[in-house]
Amino acid sequence: MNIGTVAGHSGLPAKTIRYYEDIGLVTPARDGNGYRHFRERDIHKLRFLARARSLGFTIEDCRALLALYEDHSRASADVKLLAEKHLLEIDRKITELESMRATLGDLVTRCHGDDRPDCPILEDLATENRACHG
Amino acid sequence: MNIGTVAGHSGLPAKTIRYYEDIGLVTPARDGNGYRHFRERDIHKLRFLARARSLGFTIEDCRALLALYEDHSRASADVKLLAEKHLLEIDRKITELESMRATLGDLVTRCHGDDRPDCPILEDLATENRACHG
DNA sequence: GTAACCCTTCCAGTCACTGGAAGGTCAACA
DNA sequence: TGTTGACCTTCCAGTGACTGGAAGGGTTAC
Repeated sequence: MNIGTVAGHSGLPAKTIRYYEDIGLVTPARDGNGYRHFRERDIHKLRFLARARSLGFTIEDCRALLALYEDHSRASADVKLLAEKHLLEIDRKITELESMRATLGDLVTRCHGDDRPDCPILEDLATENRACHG
Repeated sequence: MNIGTVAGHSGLPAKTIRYYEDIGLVTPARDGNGYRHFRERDIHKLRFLARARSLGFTIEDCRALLALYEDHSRASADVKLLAEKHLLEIDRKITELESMRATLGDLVTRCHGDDRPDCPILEDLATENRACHG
């Protein structure tokens, strides 16, 4: 299979697949004309990567997960540890975003949004003393 | 005030302040020795930027917000529109992260995490047919 | 033959910094 | 006066995970 077809089957752009080869995540064979030749095993790997990336794992996590996947004597504890770390990171991000959401949502509600200049959003941003707001 | 002192007062690293000067967000004066000289107005701007960045606004949004802040004939509607767009973006990110959290949380719960190799996390990542899982 | 589309490599850009090298300046102290 | 150490300067390169585009070669269908 050529890269375009594989892109269709894996859900990854061709550019991304080339990039993954560059950084050693996949190593497709080559045809006589220099075109990449993807076997079932490569496509399987790429789908694995697409799925792991869609769950937010970093590329280096993906590399580790692939290695664990291919190591049939792995301990599931190692996989779980990696996933739990990532889960904590996701939770941290959610917490951070929800805090932003709360503050900004409040400010947006309080801004009347008309043609007059006074605006609680700008007032908040310009507030010198942070202590008087949560 | 020198950059180090301003860093302390604004909560921004000196490196970041230099970067903000580079991209034209602040334009501190210079002392005879070439050191940056920050006035009250610069420090105020930097705090404004620090606050806006902490609410997740992009640098370009910050630039626009600063311009609106300094334009005393602004319409609060313009500020509100910008903030609402950003709020939508925050909501999109939260939704995405919560979907990851749900899937990964479930997988982690189902993984026994011992020294045996079988692992629902890897099984999910390796699943060919995405349709049979939510 | 030729047009349209595929493939290749390589370089540069994204975003918002961050690290580090190489060198100049300043304040305190012996 | 010398020197130490903490500050400041500029400039260049790297981060993560791609993405866009140029320049050129290959393949397929009419």
